[in-house]
Amino acid sequence: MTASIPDIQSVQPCGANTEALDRAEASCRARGASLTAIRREVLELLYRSPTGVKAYDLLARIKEARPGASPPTVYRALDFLIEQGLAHKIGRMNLFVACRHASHQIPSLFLVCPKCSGVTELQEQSVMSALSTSLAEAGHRLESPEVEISALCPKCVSVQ
Amino acid sequence: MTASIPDIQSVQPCGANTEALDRAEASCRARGASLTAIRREVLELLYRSPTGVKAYDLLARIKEARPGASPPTVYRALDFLIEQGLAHKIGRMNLFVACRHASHQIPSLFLVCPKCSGVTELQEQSVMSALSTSLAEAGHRLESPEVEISALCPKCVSVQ
DNA sequence: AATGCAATGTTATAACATTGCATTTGTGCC
DNA sequence: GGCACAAATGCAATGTTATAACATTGCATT
Ligand SMILES: [Zn+2]
Ligand SMILES: [Zn+2]
Ligand SMILES: [Zn+2]
Ligand SMILES: [Zn+2]
Repeated sequence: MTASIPDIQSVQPCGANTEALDRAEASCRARGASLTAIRREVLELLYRSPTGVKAYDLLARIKEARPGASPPTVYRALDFLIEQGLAHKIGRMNLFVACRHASHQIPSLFLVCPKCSGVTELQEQSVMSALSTSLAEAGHRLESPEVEISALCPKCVSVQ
Repeated sequence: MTASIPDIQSVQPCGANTEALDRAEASCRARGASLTAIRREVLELLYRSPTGVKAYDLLARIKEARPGASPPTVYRALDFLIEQGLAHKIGRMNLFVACRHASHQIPSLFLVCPKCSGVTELQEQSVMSALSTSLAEAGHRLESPEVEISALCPKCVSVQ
């Protein structure tokens, strides 16, 4: 008998990120981890929320397909995705976003707009090298692939 | 009648930050705001916690002197202090720290150590100008005086 | 069949933060 | 002093975010 659990893909029209999901799945497998159905569904929801999404909103949407889902369901999936470098958490907003980059050899800047809460992920080699040099001089060492910054987005800059 | 509320100063020996508190009070007054007793006590606790403190730990300590204190008591004080530039919130850790700087014409870097959770506030003109230039090129504008970064502190770097 | 193990399910609770409204306190004015 | 007004505080309830603790499932190995 073929599975007929109504999957999240079928609820919404599109699926332009099937490719990205497949790539993510492959890269997990390459590291010996597995992008299970739940994790894949969470990642897909992240892909559909370019400006980030809150854990409990995620939970609400996951519940449409999996009524039994609970907070640990989504937090575990998010932890996994973050470990695998497929997602990031924006601390100050309790917001989760999919990573748009292939790898994090260069750390990313996350520009969080204080007006509209939009999140933009930016990779800037020059800034990052200046940063890690300064930190090194002060005896610190850059550790995470994420640097959060409050910055007005272009839209909000032009409005005001 | 003179006030004789047991104030927090008298509980602990020292008071080396009376100066800083007085300066803070003056700068509030200069802006037409007032550093009331509660706010001053919270700020003092922040001064005594160089690596940051959680809101509910703060609450517990405030309660020693003011048994009636409740979450809004400390969150309101923290909001005030942050507005006045006297404190910062470290989003990813839900940690509050006193600001060590006289003013925020230059935004600060907050180095949050992922090992020991210590927080160091650093002002680096060169990094910050590189940063705001790059952001401007991308159409964004640096907005807040706070940039959080995960970076191992010198102590944790040397240990491992 | 028994064991091991990763993932998931389930329930409860911890930890963090805000809202709404009543009361008190401070401040300028008469 | 007495009054009006705004700012600050007290207080209870609630909202939001995250984890702890324990049970179960499914599949691979012995
Ligand atoms: Zn990324
Ligand atoms: Zn914006
Ligand atoms: Zn500061
Ligand atoms: Zn450290």
